[in-house]
Amino acid sequence: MRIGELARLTGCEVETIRYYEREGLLDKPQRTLAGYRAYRHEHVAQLNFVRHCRSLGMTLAEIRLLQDYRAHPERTCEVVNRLLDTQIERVREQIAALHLLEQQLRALRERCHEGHAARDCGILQGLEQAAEGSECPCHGRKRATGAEEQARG
Amino acid sequence: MRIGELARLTGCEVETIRYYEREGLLDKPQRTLAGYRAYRHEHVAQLNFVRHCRSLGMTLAEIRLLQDYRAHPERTCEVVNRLLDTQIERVREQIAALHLLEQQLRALRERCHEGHAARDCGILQGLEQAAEGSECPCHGRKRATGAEEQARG
DNA sequence: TGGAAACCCTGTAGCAACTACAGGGTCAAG
DNA sequence: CTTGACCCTGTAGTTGCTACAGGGTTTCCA
Repeated sequence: MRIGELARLTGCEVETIRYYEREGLLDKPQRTLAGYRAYRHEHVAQLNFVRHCRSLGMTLAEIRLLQDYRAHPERTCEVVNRLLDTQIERVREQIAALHLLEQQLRALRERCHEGHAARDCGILQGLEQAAEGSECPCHGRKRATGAEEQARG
Repeated sequence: MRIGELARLTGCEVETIRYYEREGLLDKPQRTLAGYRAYRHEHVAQLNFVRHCRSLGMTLAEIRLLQDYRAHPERTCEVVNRLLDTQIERVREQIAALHLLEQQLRALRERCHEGHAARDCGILQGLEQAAEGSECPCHGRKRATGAEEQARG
């Protein structure tokens, strides 16, 4: 099958498939005489593996590592377990940071309800006070929440 | 004050300050004879404002927009309110996606407890089954959860 | 048979929000 | 007078894609 069909089968964009190949996440397929990539069934499974891992929030480097373990089944899977633990911890931290963030945003939103002049807007005032006062620890020194790291990629 | 002190006062890296200036988020300061940036108290407040907004997950474009409203207090703050609403909605969606993700990761982690050979690792098996089976909707077609979008920038 | 649409190729540049140099100049202390 | 800490500009890297530009190929329909 050609790249377009692989894309349709996996729900992955053509450009992304070529990107994964460049990054060594997808084996290089054979080529037709015209230079087209010719994929086989294994490629579908391999690409699905990558997409599944990505949907679990893993980085491409981590996925490469997992593929390494698929290729060497005699090694212990210690590292795989660590990877999952790290991943779960990461997600937990993100959730906690986002909960905090939501509270802050809601508190800020509470300060303005109807459309009026920006000079009287409680939200803008709130943002300015937070910036000027030193009693706002949310963005100072070494980041406290880490909220800014994931709150938008 | 010079850029290093501003960095210390705001907990923001020197390179980031210069980056914000280039991006138009921080007013260009005067220069000393040697060409060094000379900041004043207003710059501290301005930079804190930016950092605070960033810690609330806003993009640089959104912060520029807010600064625009600070500069034009006669406008209505309708847009500011919309921005906050969007932001809150964004955070809520991210939290939901991450909860789902955590469940999936925990289920996967359950499949392997002690270090043994990778060939017998329930986690790797789980990942492969998910990739091969068509009954796994988490990464197929048009993305269902959107988890991959924020689960690591 | 011809021509248009749909597909494929490589290579490069863009996105966001920084971060990290390289290769210089300046300044204060000892 | 030299060492080290600081500052400058400019450019390239990061992550995981996405979007061209500027070509070639294949397929379908008339």
